[in-house]
Amino acid sequence: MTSRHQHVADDLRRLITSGALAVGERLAPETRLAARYHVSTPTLRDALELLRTEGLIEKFQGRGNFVRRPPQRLTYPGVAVDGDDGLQVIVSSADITATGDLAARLRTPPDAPITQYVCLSHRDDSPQGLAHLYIPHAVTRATSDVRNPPVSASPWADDIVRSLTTATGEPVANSTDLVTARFPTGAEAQSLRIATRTPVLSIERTITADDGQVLAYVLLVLPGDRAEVAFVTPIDKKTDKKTDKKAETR
Amino acid sequence: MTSRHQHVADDLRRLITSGALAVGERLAPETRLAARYHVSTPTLRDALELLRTEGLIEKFQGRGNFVRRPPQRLTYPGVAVDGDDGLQVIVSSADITATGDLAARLRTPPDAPITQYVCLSHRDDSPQGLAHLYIPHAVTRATSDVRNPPVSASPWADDIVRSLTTATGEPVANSTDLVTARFPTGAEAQSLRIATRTPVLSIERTITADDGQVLAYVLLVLPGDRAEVAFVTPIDKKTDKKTDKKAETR
DNA sequence: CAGTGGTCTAGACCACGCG
DNA sequence: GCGTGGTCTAGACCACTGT
Repeated sequence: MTSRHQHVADDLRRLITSGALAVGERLAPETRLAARYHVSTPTLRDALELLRTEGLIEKFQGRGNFVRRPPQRLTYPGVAVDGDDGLQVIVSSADITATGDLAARLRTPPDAPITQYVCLSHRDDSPQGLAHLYIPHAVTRATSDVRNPPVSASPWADDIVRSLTTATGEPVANSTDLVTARFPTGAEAQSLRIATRTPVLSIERTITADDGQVLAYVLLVLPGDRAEVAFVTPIDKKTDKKTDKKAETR
Repeated sequence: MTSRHQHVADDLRRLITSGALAVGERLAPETRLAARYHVSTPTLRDALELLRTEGLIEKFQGRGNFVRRPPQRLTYPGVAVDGDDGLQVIVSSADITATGDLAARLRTPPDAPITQYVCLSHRDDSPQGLAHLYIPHAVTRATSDVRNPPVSASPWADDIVRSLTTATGEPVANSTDLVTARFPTGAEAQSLRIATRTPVLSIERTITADDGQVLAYVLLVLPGDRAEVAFVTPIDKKTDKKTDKKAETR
């Protein structure tokens, strides 16, 4: 039942997790590994592919296979949080116009001007999360200093969002997170330095005002092997009234 | 740049999504498909593997490759909800003893007796979610009718949990969801009828009482291609006080 | 039984990284 | 240029399915 590439992968996994192969170390070339395990190169590559989706190794064309830093799983609170727990965040911003999907999510007319912030957070040179934050100018204009991106310390770009809370005429009312598991796009995989076949957690956060206006839309992508998100829901104790919301097909 | 198996996959994907290949229809044998596209069988299988992780086809050894029902994406509210929107749920229960992990999560002594409920929800013969619900006898004993599994209509087994809300001496205080993206275990993949390499959304819900006692622990696994979860967070308007919780390494 | 997918082989050729 | 991984080939053999 256990296939040969499984067997090879098991042995290599043991070597890596036991520390016999140090972090950052290069594995032997695939041809030599194939010879060592008496399998063909495609079979050996199947084994490495397994380890790669597990986040144990990293491949570089022309250089070799390298043992990866064991994933440090970070727990992100679902609610706003002060950053600064060793996370470095790189923020860049640009003014673009909303098209198609984006306009729909921000509930703006097509081609409405919006500001885009891209936040890539690192921990020890290892990318931890990629966030795209979109704020319509109609919202931004109302405030003063949001346009100059503050250096965000949170992967959610919370600080930027929080400034909306305080500065905008329409106060922030609530925030809806749509959570899915999927594969990363090519660009996401590249930014996060993960395999195209490593699952990611995708969180689409829509922040709305009291009057239903969409203040911001955040797409946060977290590598599945390195992140988890915690949502805490206090339960109303006199909660015999059932919520009337139902699962909806989309 | 685009590899041959990519090209083949693109064409087959077009045929499937355009409806030229009907749902449930069997594809031509792999050898014939390989001949049609002038590629070798391994290459063709790479293409099919892609479509499989995308949830477009389903493979059965000895029978063939079949076009899958297009994934109906369901949005599950993160909070309790009445079931019944076409979801059939199969519930089974058993009395087991907590071991290792489980005992830790339920904060019970090892080998404490607990009741396990397994809920598999379907929609039109297509599995939509798999939940494992664990309730310590220490909690169950306090109530009367929880032990006989009510037929749950929610993939979260909410009805069972809700009965705790009303019947237990210690009222339900809050519920913490830990959300990750990962690959399914072999058993999960089999129950949900998905490929081992299809990402799933894993939600670990811990329900605690006011005094910190763990009332229930739920592990909900949802196929990434068919489910998403919505969490709504109302934002306190006078929220200049930052929450003091920080992201924690685990 | 015949037909199907599951796995593997022993090469080949190309593209990339680095000296 | 050389060594590396990336992709592909044209088969082979086995395990499983349904008749």
